[in-house]
Amino acid sequence: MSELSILDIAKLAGVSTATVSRCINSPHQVSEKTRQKIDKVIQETGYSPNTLARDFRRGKTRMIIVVVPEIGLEFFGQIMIGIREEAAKHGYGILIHEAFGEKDANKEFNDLIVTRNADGIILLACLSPFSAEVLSESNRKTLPIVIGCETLSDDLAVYPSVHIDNLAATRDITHYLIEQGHQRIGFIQGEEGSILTRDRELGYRAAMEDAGLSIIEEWVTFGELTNDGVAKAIRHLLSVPKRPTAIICANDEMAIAALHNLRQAGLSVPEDMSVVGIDNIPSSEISYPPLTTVSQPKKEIGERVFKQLLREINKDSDNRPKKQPEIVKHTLVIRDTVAAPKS
Amino acid sequence: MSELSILDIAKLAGVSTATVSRCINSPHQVSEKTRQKIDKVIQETGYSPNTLARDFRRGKTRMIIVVVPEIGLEFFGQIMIGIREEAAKHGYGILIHEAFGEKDANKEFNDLIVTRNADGIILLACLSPFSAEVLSESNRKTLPIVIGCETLSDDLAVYPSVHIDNLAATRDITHYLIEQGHQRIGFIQGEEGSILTRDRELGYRAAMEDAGLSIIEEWVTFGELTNDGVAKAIRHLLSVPKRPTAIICANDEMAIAALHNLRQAGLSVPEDMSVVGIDNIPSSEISYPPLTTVSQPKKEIGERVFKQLLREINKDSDNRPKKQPEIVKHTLVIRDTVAAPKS
DNA sequence: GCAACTAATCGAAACGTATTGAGTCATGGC
DNA sequence: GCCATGACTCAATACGTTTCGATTAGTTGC
Repeated sequence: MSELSILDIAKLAGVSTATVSRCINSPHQVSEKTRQKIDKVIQETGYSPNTLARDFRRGKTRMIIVVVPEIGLEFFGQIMIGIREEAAKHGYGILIHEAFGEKDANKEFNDLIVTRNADGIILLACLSPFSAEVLSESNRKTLPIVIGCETLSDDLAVYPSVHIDNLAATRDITHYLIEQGHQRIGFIQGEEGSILTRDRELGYRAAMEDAGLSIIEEWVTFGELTNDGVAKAIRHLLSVPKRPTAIICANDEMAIAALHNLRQAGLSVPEDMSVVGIDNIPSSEISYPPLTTVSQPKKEIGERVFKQLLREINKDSDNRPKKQPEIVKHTLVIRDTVAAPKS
Repeated sequence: MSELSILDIAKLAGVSTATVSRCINSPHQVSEKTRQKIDKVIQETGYSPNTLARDFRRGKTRMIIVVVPEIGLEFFGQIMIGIREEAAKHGYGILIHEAFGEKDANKEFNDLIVTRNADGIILLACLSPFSAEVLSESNRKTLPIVIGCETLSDDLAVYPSVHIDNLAATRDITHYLIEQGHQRIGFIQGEEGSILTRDRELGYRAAMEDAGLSIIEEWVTFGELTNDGVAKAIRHLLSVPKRPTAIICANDEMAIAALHNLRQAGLSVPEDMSVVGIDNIPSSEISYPPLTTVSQPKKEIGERVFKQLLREINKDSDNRPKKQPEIVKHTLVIRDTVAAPKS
């Protein structure tokens, strides 16, 4: 039952392969009569073109790949909404690749395979070794790439990107805490090493400095996206001599885990401790208490990032000027996890 | 700067394309000397084989596609862990496809493209029109398919699958509630139409019947995976004449949303209302209160489902006997959302 | 030193499609 | 009746690999 080819169809219909091909791809170029004949054969045989061969011949796949750190994170699910909508509008298919940190054994293998099968790549996880590979790889090739949500280090800022102003976002929410009367504010970092993480820390420090508050270095600590990681961070923050009265988490997932761990420690939020996150994922709305956070326009980011990619794909590849990152607006969303500190 | 081909490398190294090809794919077959020569050229030119051409020639991609209903759902993130690990072990790459309900506009387009570029497919979302298409399509083609987490209707049960015994799982947790003294138990369904949903409802009904308890039909209602959907369901359940004292949610996401909505309504869990979920996603551990639920061995499911797929891929395609679904063990995990009903 | 083998390499063919330049046919204008 | 036109169609080719059968070089055994 071997797969049948366009040649089989051509023979059955008594025409050449060229005609069959045109009948499929630009039907208006073939006469009514032969088109019916061919369509009938296709119908009967259940033929469908071999995508591998077609893509090979065409040199493009009409597929894009979006690289996320990990499936199962709400935040990226929200970004996908925008990407998906926009991609559908332009007839592009989406495939998602989980980068998943260091743990990806045969990275080199994956890299090449994945890379080439797509017309373009959206990177939502620049830190992973996979992404690093993609980025360096693409210096030689000409594979359209756009970065979403994150910033790259300056030397790699050749790629278009769209994200919020992470520094300002964190500055704003830190400022909000200060406004509420907090002076000792802790900070739980996200993944070590990314610019995003650096910017968010910078925003925190900037706001503190603006307010003339000094930071005890033990207040800033690293978390992880697991409950255990956050638990450790919370334990640490609760143990330092001048314990903070508020904690900023670099993202909502960690903030929600923080809420849990503070409860475990017998503290009430916001009475005994204020907590804020960043991102405004759906869960932050239904956490206990509902989380005060800063919102990223996630769907909009998705849309814009795809539009950028499309621009890259359609551009003649000669001159690719260094792009300014596209900055979208963040907004503070105030819910129930912040109160004035007990005096 | 056109991409260079294997022929260019061959010329530069002064050998034939065949030798270059072997040098890349089975280096041990080529002599030390020429291998070094070729490697050097490859190094210098930065050549890497055109995947499109390679896959086309080989007729396989060493890629599998896993279809999930939607990115951003923790449950599937957990399943992926197992799949990923097992796939890496066998040198397979993974691409993820979001099926995403009815909203996928140009479905037909996606179908064919996606389908053919993979050596096999893992379906974790049988309900979507995409999946339906894949399934029917594959009757003609020979594309290995394995189903995870869900069951198919009997007539489609030609495909191997691995999942828990959903009926038993729900029966068990319902039984647990009854043991705690509940007699009026509500049930919030998952997505309408899947066998999984049917089985879970059946389990609920079976346990009630076993205990000699009758069900008021208003106790069973449909939810959605959004907070709004659950809010509506909760509102409904709170308004029925003989209000339930416990609520079973068809999955943890809905259960966690239920916790929030009950709080909103001024009810305490578990004092005023008991709540349970199914799946045991990570968030259920840190919800407030921590959720009583039944655990699926998610990583194990992922591993097994990939192993099954591999078996299908390597099988000679003639005789594909109807497979018994592979059933994995569920376990009750008791946390803090269940208490005896107030009398 | 010759036959017999093995290891390494080569040239050529194949995979299934899209496309191009050339050709066929019918039509209509003169 | 002939030529030009345009609409269709065809045969052949290219895409970049991998692989097969054949050839050559190198080694061993006698």
